[in-house]
Parts: sequence; structure tokens; C-alpha cells
Amino acid sequence: MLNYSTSEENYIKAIFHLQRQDGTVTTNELANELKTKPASVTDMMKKLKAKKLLHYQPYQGFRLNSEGSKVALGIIRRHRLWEFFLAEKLKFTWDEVHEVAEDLEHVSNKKLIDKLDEFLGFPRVDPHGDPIPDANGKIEVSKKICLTELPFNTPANVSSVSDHSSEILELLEHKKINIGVKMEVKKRFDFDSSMEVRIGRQPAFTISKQLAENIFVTAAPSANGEGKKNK
Amino acid sequence: MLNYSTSEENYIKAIFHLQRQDGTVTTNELANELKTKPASVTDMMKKLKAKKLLHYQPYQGFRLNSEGSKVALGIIRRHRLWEFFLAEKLKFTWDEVHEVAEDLEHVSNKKLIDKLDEFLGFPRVDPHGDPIPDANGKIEVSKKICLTELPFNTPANVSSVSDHSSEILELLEHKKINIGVKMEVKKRFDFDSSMEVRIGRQPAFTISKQLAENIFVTAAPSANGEGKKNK
DNA sequence: TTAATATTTTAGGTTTGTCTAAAATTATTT
DNA sequence: AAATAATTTTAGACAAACCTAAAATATTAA
Repeated sequence: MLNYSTSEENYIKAIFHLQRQDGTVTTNELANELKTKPASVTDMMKKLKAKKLLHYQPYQGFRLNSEGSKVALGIIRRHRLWEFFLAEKLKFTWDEVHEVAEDLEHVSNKKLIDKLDEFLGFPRVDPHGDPIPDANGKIEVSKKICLTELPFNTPANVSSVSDHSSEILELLEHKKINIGVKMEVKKRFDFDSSMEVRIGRQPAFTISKQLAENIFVTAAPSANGEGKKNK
Repeated sequence: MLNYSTSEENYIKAIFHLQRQDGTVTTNELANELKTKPASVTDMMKKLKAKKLLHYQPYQGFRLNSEGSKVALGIIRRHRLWEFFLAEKLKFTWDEVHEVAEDLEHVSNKKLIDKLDEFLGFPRVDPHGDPIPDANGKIEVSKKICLTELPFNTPANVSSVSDHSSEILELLEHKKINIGVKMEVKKRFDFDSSMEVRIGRQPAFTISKQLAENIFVTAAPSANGEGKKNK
């Protein structure tokens, strides 16, 4: 696997993340995500196309090919392992890890990352609940749903949050909504789409529509040991 | 403290290390150390002078000022803490840590480094025996002498090696000469300046002049508890 | 289905850090 | 102390990654 510049890596990673919504990514989307100008994006797309990392026809948007996705998964693996390290070993708080990992992820020494992975005990998810690709780029695809789609009175585990801004993380911290906690939705108010939710057996409280839209959950094993769809 | 580019940091660090020999550093020395061309060095020296990190008059060589030294010590702190982490936690061997730390040292987030320091238990020396500057840039100056200057039959602790190439480290590894071991010199052969040395109470063996010149030791506390110059 | 608008690309310029080749300066010889 | 040699600096170029402004293309609306 070749080596890419920090800048190239940031573009590749951004495309990978934006692709998850639609199939392809547009120049403006990418410029916006990377806080750069559309002209700069076009320049870089030509370069990455020349390096055979993505499909790109002028005016048609771009999409990583399999080599590009492989590179992206490597970057994401490094990012999430460092996030785990920062939270677990250095006791950084949840909302601080992303920024530091943005720098550490660009140190691309395979042995370093594989040994870090081992040192950390091969963690499966980072502190935001996002899965960590393994040394071969394999990544767990959990069938997670948005909290807004969870049926009432059905406990589920918080598995990730889609927005990683420190603003949302501060709020989640305050409401004690951490990755792994069991939550259920009690009620939804049509007026503002706010929701009444509960963590475990604690008293219910209200969260806004905007917050709920960024929380993702996976089916929780029920209290008496067997999940409803357990085989 | 401002932020400097990877390139600027590499120049600052190299000047700091080269200064230890003479007082000032010349263009050619630095170009040679950084495997770059003299013209590039001159360019960078102008820039670093403009940033008030060093003294420089054309044709007169350069010397870091106190601000430049402070920056250098910060870089060295990061480098050596990462080396310690790699050896101690990730089980990298002695001769592998330097290269990886060369990349990691440029991630300059103060909180990251201070928390790493704490996580590692505030180590005083890196795996090569070089002292690690503390969070304020204070560094222990041990009065170490070269093995070639150690009197005969005087046990001393190996405290560092000046050359960090993997070649020398491989040899040290093979001869089991690690940081901290107690060594004494038994004999010196004038023909080739090779030396007969002994580690602890093991059988003596011979090392070359070239190797001896790169090994540094500090006075060891004598076996019965009191060093000869103990106060 | 044109006209207006939005998006994307091209053209040309900037900064950082590098280079080569030539000129300037300093050091060493004889 | 002049001549030669070594070192250092300047001048001018180049690649990477960014920018602005203008041109090209695509989309939307009248």
C-alpha cells in the first residue's frame, strides 16, 4: 500500500464518509466538509483520479473505487484506534478525542497501528460507538437504527452518535447518554417532535428532535436474558 | 507557544543536537544531518531568524536563542516520550522506536503529551538512556563520560548511546549492552584501541574503538552501597 | 424551451519547501 | 599575499496545496 499525504488522506476520508449518505459525492459537499474551496477540490480530484483511487468524470461527482475504499478504511482504523487509546488510556473525555486523533491518524506505520491494536486488546468500537476496521480493513456493519425510529417502550443500546461536534458531545455528556447505555422511548410530542426517553430504570426526561436524530441504537438483549429475535 | 511546521521542527531539532558539540552550527553540517542541500538550509535559516528562533549572520553559522531552545526541548520531549511508549507499552525493540517517534513527535498537542507523560509514569529517560525534558522544558544534565574515558576496573552504568542508527543498536543488542547495565573496562589495546569490557560479573569480551566511542556511562554506586564520591 | 441560477472547472497566482547552477564570501595553501 | 579551494548565499525553477476570478456546464424556473 502506497503512502499518501495528509491532505490526500483528508480528502479520501471525507469522501468515504459522505458517500455513506448518497452514492456519489459532489464538489460542493466536499469543499464544505473540508472547509476549502470548490476549485481546490477539483484539483485534488484530478490527482486522486490519476492515482486510481476514485471514479471521476467532470461535472459528474466522484465515488471511491475499491482501492480508495481500502485506503479510507486504513485511515479510519488509525483514527478510531487512537480515539480509543486517548479515552481508555489517557483519560481524555469523550468530546476531546476526535480532534487529537485527527492528527495522529496521519502517522501511517502499519506495525505501529497493529501493535497499538494489540495493546488495546483489539477493541471493536471507538468511544463514539463506531466500529473499528481490523488489520485487513474488515469492518462490522451493525444494523443500527436512529432513536427516532425506535418503537416505544423497547429498550435498545446506544451504539453511536452521528455528529461528533463538541457541542453535541457536551450535551450527551450532561444527559449521561453514553455509548452502551440502555435507553427506551416513552413518548413523542408531535408539536416539536421532542421525545421523552429513559435510561435504564431512571426517571424519564426529554430530548429534542435534533438530538434524537443523531443518536443511533441497536436492539438490546431484554432483561430476562433472551432478545426477542434471538435464535 | 506558536506552532511550527514539520520541516521547521526538524531543522530546529537538528540544530539543537548539533550545537551540543560546538557552539554554533554550519550550513553544511545541517544540510548533511538533514540530508538536504545547503541552499535549502540557508532558505530555512532566514525563515527561522525572521521568527526569532535563532541568531544568524550570513556566512557566520547559527545558534538557537532561548526561544529556539525552548521549542527544541518541546520536540525532544515529545520524541522521547513516544519512544518510551513504543518500547514499554507496544513492545517495540530498542532499535525500532526512533523511526516511528520521528513521525509522532510532530503531533504537538500539549494536553496529549502531558497526559501521555502521566500515563507512562513520568519516565526520566528514553529507551536509549537520553533524559526526557519535563513539561516545563527542564532536562536532567547527567555528567556522563564516554566509555573510552572510564578508568580501568571502575564499574559504571551505561546511560546512553550517541549514535541511534539501527546498525549500532543491533550490535548493542547482540552484545547485551543495554541502558542501565553496569560495565567496567578491564584493558585497552593500543594497536586498534579495542577494549576488553565486562558486564556485571559475566566473562569479559572485546568491543571495538568505534563502538566504545558511542557508549556513555555515569558513575555507578559501588557494590557496598557508597559511591567513591558520595557525599 | 429559453432564461436565470447554481455548480463545477479552468486559468492564473500564492506560499512552503525543495532543487540546481552561478555568484559571493571565507578559509587554506603555497 | 595572492591563488586556489571550500563554503555559503543568491537567483531562478518546480511541485504540492491552496486561493480568486472568470469561463463552462448543469439545473431550475418562468
